[in-house]
Amino acid sequence: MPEGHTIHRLAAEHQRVFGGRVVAAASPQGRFAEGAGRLDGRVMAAADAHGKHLLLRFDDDQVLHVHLGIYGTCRFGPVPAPAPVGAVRLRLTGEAGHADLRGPNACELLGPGEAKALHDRLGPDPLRADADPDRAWRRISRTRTSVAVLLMDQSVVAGPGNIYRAEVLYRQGIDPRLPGRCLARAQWAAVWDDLRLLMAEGVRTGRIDTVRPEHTPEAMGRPPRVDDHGGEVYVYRRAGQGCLVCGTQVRTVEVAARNLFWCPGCQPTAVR
DNA sequence: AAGGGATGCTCAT
DNA sequence: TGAGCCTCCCTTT
Repeated sequence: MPEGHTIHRLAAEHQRVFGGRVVAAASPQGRFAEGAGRLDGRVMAAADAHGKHLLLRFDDDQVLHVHLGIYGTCRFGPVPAPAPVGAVRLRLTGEAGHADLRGPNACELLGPGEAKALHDRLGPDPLRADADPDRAWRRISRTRTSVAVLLMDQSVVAGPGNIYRAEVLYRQGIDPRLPGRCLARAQWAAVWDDLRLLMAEGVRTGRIDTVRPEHTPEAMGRPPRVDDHGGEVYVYRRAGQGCLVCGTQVRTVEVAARNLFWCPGCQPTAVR
């Protein structure tokens, strides 16, 4: 589930439900018992997201840092909250609702200095107003590492995951295997702007839709199609199928333990 | 009912 | 490079 847009939605929901309110904290599963004990009864001051990291600041300036990883989930429900089901690492309960966190990669308390260090090690997040895309460009423009790997490196850009990576490179016509230093500055600017656009829409809708109106099956005179991850995309998980635009077979290859998808027809290798 | 894959990342080797 | 995390959802049986 979680690419950056999901975490920004979660931050907004935490703010809406718990912002400025006293919360009860408990760790029914037990693995965060000590941290929950320290949070219990405090006021949640502010919820924030940077990339895929959720940061909840409490009134004693402790910051709860949550990273869902590939398994983690966070679900909200009403109060009074029912008895927790399964391995709930952390349950927060306030007067307006409760939230259950399961299977997170990280759930820990950070001091203010540690929270700053976390922000500092993350690259610019297209969903954050304070993001500086030039910081990413400095890394990208100097390395032989492929843009496919760079876009998944959270210290380069924070927030995009495997779907946004594949889709933004498709939309910009860039071969994912292109070395960062072979990317033109204007191409990076276009990728950044498109990530901002796509991810902001993802925050609004809660899904990842990347297909332009002129390429929808309806516009192309083809039968309607539903991707199995709840959004409309060009290449993600469409290996072996024909490209929606040019018909070329979508290719896939495993890169750094992740499946990469692209269309060789629409994303030709640039000759530079 | 059982099994596999996943939108992520860290750590050990 | 591979294991581990240890949930959810989809597919297969």
